[in-house]
Amino acid sequence: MPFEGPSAAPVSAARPAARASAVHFCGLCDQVGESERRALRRIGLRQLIRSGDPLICSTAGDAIVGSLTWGVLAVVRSDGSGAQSVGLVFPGEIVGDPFGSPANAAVRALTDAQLCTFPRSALEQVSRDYPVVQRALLRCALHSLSEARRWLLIIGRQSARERVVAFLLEFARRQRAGAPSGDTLDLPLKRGSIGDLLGLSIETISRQLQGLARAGLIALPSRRTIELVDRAALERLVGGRRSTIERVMP
Amino acid sequence: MPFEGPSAAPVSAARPAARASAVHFCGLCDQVGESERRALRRIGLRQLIRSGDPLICSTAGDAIVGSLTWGVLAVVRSDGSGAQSVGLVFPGEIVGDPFGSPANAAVRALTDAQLCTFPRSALEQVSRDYPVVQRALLRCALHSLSEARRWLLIIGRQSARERVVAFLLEFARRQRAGAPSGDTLDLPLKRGSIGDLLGLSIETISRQLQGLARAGLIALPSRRTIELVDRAALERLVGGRRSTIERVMP
DNA sequence: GAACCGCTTTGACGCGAGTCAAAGACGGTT
DNA sequence: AACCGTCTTTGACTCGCGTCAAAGCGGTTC
Repeated sequence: MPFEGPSAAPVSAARPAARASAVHFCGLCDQVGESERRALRRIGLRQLIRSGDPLICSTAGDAIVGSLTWGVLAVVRSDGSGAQSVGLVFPGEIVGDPFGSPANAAVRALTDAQLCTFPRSALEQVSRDYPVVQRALLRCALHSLSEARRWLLIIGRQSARERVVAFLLEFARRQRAGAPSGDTLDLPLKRGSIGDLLGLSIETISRQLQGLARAGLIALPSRRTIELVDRAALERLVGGRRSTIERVMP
Repeated sequence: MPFEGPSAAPVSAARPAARASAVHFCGLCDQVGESERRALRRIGLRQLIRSGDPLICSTAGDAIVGSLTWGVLAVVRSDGSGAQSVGLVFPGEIVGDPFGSPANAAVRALTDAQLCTFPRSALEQVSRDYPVVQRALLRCALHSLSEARRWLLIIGRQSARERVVAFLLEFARRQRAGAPSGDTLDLPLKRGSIGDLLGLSIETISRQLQGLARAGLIALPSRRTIELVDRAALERLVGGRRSTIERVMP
């Protein structure tokens, strides 16, 4: 379902904040030079998708790669018994498979979102002409890999409480990315989606959040906003288990 | 602790099998042309490490990237309270960070292993001269990302039984990679390491394996060998939840 | 305003997996 | 052989989280 147009009012308003978070070291257009950017712009297509919509990851048999400009996406991997999110995508990051191999890309928008999409084959050509682009792609992939492994650690061994706290801190870290101290999170996820991401049930998420609120560590002013009241205490909760910031491949 | 030499007898014996599995689409030397291979060979260094040893991921301040020739490695991510494996590395795959950024690479050899290591800076130069090399690196990263997400799905929602079965099938799939039907696994992992990988306790791993054996789905002829007796039944156990083979980025 | 709908919260209950502890198995050494 | 240390197996118990069920919000529609 196509969006009304690039200049739709409500989304335009959110743009400045997203631009700020494009500082992220992992944007495609942000880590290449001017000439590469021009080449990318020639083949790129700005695309807007509505919250909840799936991202169409191939057009006319050609897979696409998208660089998220603003908004938040979820990468979901579905199996017979439902779907589970395996990661989030924040502005400056990338979705899609540059190789277009068996790519059942399942990406869902959690908020209204905008991304620059590139046809796989055209991008491949550009990255052949401009090695810097391929380099940027590699950086992105490694970044995503690192994030995926972060989640593995969190989901693998932690208790429900620790997972929820880790999620909150992680979300704050990734969402802010430029803004100084975002202690007020505007969660685009509903409880069920958080559960998907953390491998927990809806009820457990709710209970944990309420518990944290009762303990005075967070505040829940509305359904979709969470304030990190006592960040130090939150970090201490997962702190014993702080993982070494590591970026390995594979 | 350095290895005796490249021609040590016990490890040489294992080489042919590993060569076979180098069919893997993700080896560095196996998906580039002859001239690139020569360039890589000039800067590469063959390295042998003993089972249990950590891989030194930087030499003289320069991080390294390694392409595994044979053996099995584990990528471990350690935090305050111990360490957890976040992935395995099979022949044809790659370890280390080509960008050498805050790379606390923690890699441990599960078996005696051999890899070609490349100094980060030299590899970077080569990949600048030969785009194909960078392309291969990108492929590797995406492959690893896909594997990491596989684990996320398995660890996120599955029961202990399902995780163990998934691990066995996964291991068979990745280890064999060329060999026709490896229904007899020679596990280089002890129970504890499997637990690390799956986010389960030693005892649970043991109980599940015994349970599967009692059900006649597998056989445990020795401590480190597992026979997949009824593969169909095993696949049915995780089959309801077969994930779509997907390769997304990020 | 009242009536609906989806989401969230809260409670009660049962099961699965972690933990502690002890007893086997296996491999290596002398 | 008999010893030892390491790894594995088995048992008993506890507790966290999933599940089922019902009630409480918001938000939207008429």
